[in-house]
Amino acid sequence: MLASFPPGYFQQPVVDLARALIGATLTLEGVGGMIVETEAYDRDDPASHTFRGQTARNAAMFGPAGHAYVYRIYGMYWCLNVVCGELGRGAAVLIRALAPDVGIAEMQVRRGLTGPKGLASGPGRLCQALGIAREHDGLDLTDMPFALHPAPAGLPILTGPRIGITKAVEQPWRFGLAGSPHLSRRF
DNA sequence: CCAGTGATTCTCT
DNA sequence: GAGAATCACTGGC
Repeated sequence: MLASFPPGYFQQPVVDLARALIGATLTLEGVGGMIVETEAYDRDDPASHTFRGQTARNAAMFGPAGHAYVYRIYGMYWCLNVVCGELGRGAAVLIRALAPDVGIAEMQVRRGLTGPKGLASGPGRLCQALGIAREHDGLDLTDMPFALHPAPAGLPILTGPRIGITKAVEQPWRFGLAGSPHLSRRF
């Protein structure tokens, strides 16, 4: 039996959770791998979708911690977040990349690739590889069809500024697994 | 580097 | 409500 998160684990500060999720294992219907890159988005954070309050799109970010916030971006891609903090906080961790482990063949089909590279190295790619879309918005990531298990202790973690944002660009709220070949970009 | 892509949100009437 | 701006990205030059 794999280890599980203790009760209330996801109700910690979002930057702490973003760091802690590096090395955690995420799967959807048995397809996935180890998370190697995350970013934190908090309520009082100009780069966060929740900065201007609750809307139809970001409602899941105000829901229970440990659940998914899935949104569409640029009209073509989905991005996955882990909701964090006490109920109504409006904070979440963007899952930016994972190291493909189980269901690699399935990921290759979904991504239209034949090689092992770039399968889930980026938030849009990751969702395409795992088959994550709108119907997963708000679902509990620690329960079927998802599974999420804690990282081993002592992993080397990289820290840096977040990617692709135009506000609060200086905040070092991006985290990565040092040495991983599956990061979306170098730190 | 830069265009594609369309939902969501903003900013006025 | 309507029109405009924005956008937590990706793939191809």
